[in-house]
Amino acid sequence: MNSYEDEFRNYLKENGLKFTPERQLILKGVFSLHKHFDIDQLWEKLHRKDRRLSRATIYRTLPLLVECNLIQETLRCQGRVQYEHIFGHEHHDHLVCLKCGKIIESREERIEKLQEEICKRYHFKAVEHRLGIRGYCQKCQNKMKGT
Amino acid sequence: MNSYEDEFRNYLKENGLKFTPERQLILKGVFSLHKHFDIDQLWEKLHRKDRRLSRATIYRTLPLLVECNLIQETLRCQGRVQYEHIFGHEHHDHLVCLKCGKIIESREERIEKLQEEICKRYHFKAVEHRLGIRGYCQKCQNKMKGT
DNA sequence: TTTGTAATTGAGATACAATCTCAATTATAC
DNA sequence: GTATAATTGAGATTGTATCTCAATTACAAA
Ligand SMILES: [Mn+2]
Ligand SMILES: [Mn+2]
Ligand SMILES: [Zn+2]
Ligand SMILES: [Zn+2]
Repeated sequence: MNSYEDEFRNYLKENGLKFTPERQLILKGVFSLHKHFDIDQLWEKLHRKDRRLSRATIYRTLPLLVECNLIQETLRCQGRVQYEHIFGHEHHDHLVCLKCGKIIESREERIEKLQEEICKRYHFKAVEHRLGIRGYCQKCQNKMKGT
Repeated sequence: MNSYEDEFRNYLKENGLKFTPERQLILKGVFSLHKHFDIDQLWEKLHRKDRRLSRATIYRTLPLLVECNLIQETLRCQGRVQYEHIFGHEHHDHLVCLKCGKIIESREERIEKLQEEICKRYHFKAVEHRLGIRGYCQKCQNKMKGT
């Protein structure tokens, strides 16, 4: 079992890319955040450690991390792409509260199976799939009743 | 069973909004397109009939059509939001080919049921859900083998 | 039908995430 | 160490989407 850093180093080497201090910083940042994040949140966190780190470098690095399956695009909230690290985590679906923004994660094996079935039916080779349910969490439902 | 125009007129009236010629044109345009479309494609089509029609009016009208469940945001392709009309159509999921852009539509009752089950489990009140599978269609798989 | 009024429109300005440019810097293989 | 191609930061640029505002218009009430 490789570490995420090994995975990234291997990916970079295989593609003739360099393991720079900036990329290392971003990699560590991504795996130290244990929730969904967008690029600006990540930049804000990392910029404190390295005042020179540019947003452009993050924009350039995250697609690399997606490419080698360390992180994943999850949702788009308020026009911003959200990411989460997935290395060492199971795939899961997301329930997003439209009021408070709360995200519930759920894994349902039977849905995964059915998706595979659908792909077979259409001779479709899936690379990625995303199930997002938008609505209202329990708390927000109660608040709305109270009004 | 109301027509989509009745639906829209009622929605507008209920909200103190006006049924303008522009909105009528956009409504008809949306229901004469029998595939997924983005705002620019719609504008290009409608602009021929009414040279004055502004993109801004389309940007302003589509959210109204979403609000009254006549159309739906489906996917985001190349940074553009894609819509489709849903009035009179069953809900379905989308398989998108990353190479040629082909979209396969699929309805799987069992997945729908499981989604409801998940929502119950978390006391979550769903408003909308979207399942998107990205990958390669059969044709594109064959092309890639040939290379 | 006429009138009053708030909603709507088009054109252009603006916002803003994401991408690109380019000269200076740097990781890595030899 | 050297050579070289990749990488970086800063700022410019792109392109979708939103906003502004004066002029227009739908529509309800008279
Ligand atoms: Mn998640
Ligand atoms: Mn569809
Ligand atoms: Zn909530
Ligand atoms: Zn294809």
